[in-house]
Parts: sequence; structure tokens; C-alpha cells
Amino acid sequence: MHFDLLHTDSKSKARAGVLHTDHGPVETPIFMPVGTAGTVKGVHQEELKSEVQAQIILGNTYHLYMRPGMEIMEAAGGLHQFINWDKPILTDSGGYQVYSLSGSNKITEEGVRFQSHINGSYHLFTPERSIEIQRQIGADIIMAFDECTPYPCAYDYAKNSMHMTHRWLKRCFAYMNESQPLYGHNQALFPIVQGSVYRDLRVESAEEIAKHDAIGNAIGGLSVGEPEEEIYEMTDLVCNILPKDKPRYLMGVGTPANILECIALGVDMFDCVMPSRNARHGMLFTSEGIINIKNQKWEKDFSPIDPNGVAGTDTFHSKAYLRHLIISKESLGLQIATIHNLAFYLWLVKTAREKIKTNEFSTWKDEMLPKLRRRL
RNA sequence: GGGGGUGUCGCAUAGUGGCUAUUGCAGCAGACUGUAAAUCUGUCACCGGAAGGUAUCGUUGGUUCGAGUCCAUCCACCCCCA
Repeated sequence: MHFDLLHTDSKSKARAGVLHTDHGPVETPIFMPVGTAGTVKGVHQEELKSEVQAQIILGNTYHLYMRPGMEIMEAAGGLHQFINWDKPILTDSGGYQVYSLSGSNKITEEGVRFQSHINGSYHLFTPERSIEIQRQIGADIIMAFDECTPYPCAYDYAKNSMHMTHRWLKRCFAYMNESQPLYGHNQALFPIVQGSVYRDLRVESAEEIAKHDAIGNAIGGLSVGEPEEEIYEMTDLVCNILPKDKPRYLMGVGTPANILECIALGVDMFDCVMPSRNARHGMLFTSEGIINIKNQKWEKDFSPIDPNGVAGTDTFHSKAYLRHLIISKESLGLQIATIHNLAFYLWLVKTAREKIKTNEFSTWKDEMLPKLRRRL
């Protein structure tokens, strides 16, 4: 696996490149739809390709380990085979669940003792175990096992946690080196920068992560409730330290505006549940602004969901119809809304790529931001 | 014509003498950032930004310190018998 940096924008730090994997290329900047449990909720694999135009999707170590479990995963021949997806996959390590399930787990130097959200049973995740499971899942890109610290986070806690994440990282790489891919394609381990919102910690972490000379690097622990400015400040700081010739993945971010801002800072890869989850909750991101499709104002609006949209669903279906489906709790409504939002996100990063290559990115970004933030 | 029953905030419900009338649905809005989320929160008689104020259990009257609750009356609807 390797990354080709094709072009850097003349007026910002935005970059366009291609990450080559054994399951094909990923053009960056890219948005990766989240498919936690072996499915991007509400969207089947053919629609992900044709309508959404996804190039790579996420899976989650914790969720897939809980269900269906690794016995079935291996018997299926890995996640690609299991879900019939021949493009790249990235798996999160379970590090985010250290944060999101923090009420039911216990962190020690050895690892994290999780209590299953399904049946309450106890499971120990260590860096080694996380990598082993990610070998069994077989994603192209696998993530280091880290602690995603909450916000706010006391300095001392953030510092100790970061150092532990660094120690865990060494164990992740060690286990990578002593194990082999199971399904005939290569896997790359991305380390993760932590350090909460503390500049000195972020610098220290980014420098530590950069030493590993990984194929790609990730920035974690952001967009967990801190002000937007902090996301940008930390991202900028870290991007200036991480190697230029390697892709940078900002985990869990974000809104369409977040994504354009962070592309401008030199981020190449993004993932976020927002387009998919919020779609199910009736929020649509469009090229003209944000729509809450459940609002009464759309009741008799028979115009397309997004006249500038790229997905078929955007022009086949009216706002009034989608509102009716969502309000009626019809599953087709969730599907259409999710496809729309994801297609919009993929359109956004595709357009960003094109604008970077022609050095028009900054101008275009400034035009887009007010529209992306506007409530319709 | 005779007998019986029922009327509670859009709908459905709880409430059979005692503080601000219950709950669900629908409605209206908001939240959501490496997915414990097709979820959660607020609001939902009227006025008010809020504090708060004013009402109200089909109608009108009555009993009572106190009535959605008891009594009478009328109105509406339902059922049964002719």
C-alpha cells in the first residue's frame, strides 16, 4: 500500500492524492461512510457504489467482534467476502468505544475491559487483541488501539492517557510484525495522535506518531464536544508535524463545513456518522443548506431533495414525498435520506479534489461555507 | 314510544369527593461529529420570553368546607326492546 501526493493547493495546505490499496485506489481528500456492524445503515453495497460513489467504508472492531464474532468472520473469508464489498475497508480499533462506552468499561495498562452493550458479558481488549481481531476482519487499513479521551479532559489525564496510547501503539506494531494477513491482501496500520486540546501534548504526540513512519497517520480525540475552533487549531498543529507524503486521517469529523476547513489544513481522509445518523433523524445536508425534512414547511414542497444533487434519489424524489416517508416511519425514507446525505458528502470531497488540482480550492471553499452552514 | 349506557386538552385513555387532571398517539420544534441512536430532548387548554397568571372534564343548576367524581336538568351519541 502506498500514497501518491498529486497536488498541493497554492493558497492553502489542501492536498489531492491517491492511496493505493490491494482493493483499489482511494482518491483523497475522501469521506468514508461508516459501516459499523458490516453495513452502512440503510444503504446496500450496490447503492454505495452507484449512488453514493463510496470508495472506502468503515467497519468497527468492537461491534463485529461482538456480532457476528470472529469464528463466523473467518469462516466467511473476512469482511470483504462476508458483506460482498470489493473496495477498500478501514476498521476502527475499538478505541472509540473506550470513550463512547466509558460507563461500562475499565482501562488499565494492559488494555480495556469492556462490558458488552448487547448482553453485559465482559471482554478484554488489548492492543494485541485489537490487531488480532482486525487481522481476522481483514480490513485494508486498520487502526491502532487507543484511548479516545473525552472533552473536557484534565491535562494530567490527557497526558497520561496519551503516553499510554503511545505505549499501546508500540504493542500494536509489534503484534502487526509478528502476525500475517489472513486473506491474501496487505493491511496497513495507522497510528493515532492524541493529546486532547493541549498544544504541547498534541505536538509531542504528533512527533511520536511521525517516528513510526507508518503508511498513513490519524488524528483522534477531536470532535468529542470541544468548540470548533479547537478542532481546527489542533488539526493545524498536528498536520504541520505529520509527514507530508503520508495520508492524514482525521477521525470522526465532521460537518460539511468541518471537512472543508480541515481539508484546507492538510487532512486527506474523514469519516463521520453524522451524514448517515442525521439522515435517519431527518436532517439533510444539501448544496444549498441544511434541511430538517420533518418540519412542516416542506409538507407541500414538491421540488427535488437537492436540484444540484448527484444521487438519483436527489432528483427522483421530492421533499414532500421524503417528508411523508420519514414522518410515516417508512424504511424507504431512511434509505433515501441516507443515500442523499452520503452522496452529498462524497460530492463535496470529489469537488474539493477537483478544485485543489486547479488551485481554486480556497475560493470555492469560501463560497461554499456560508451555504453549508445555512439552515433552510 | 319504553329501557339502559356514554360524554375528560386533535384522537384514544386514567381518574368515582381532597393539593398544580394521568398516560399514549398524533402535532410542533430541537439535538446528534472514529454509531449502545430508524434515537433522545423539549413543547403540546389560553396569555406570557420567563417567572407567573387565567381557565377547563357536553349544558345549566344544585349538594358540599371542597365536585371531573354525587344529585337534577337539558343536549348529543350509542345499545336493546317495540
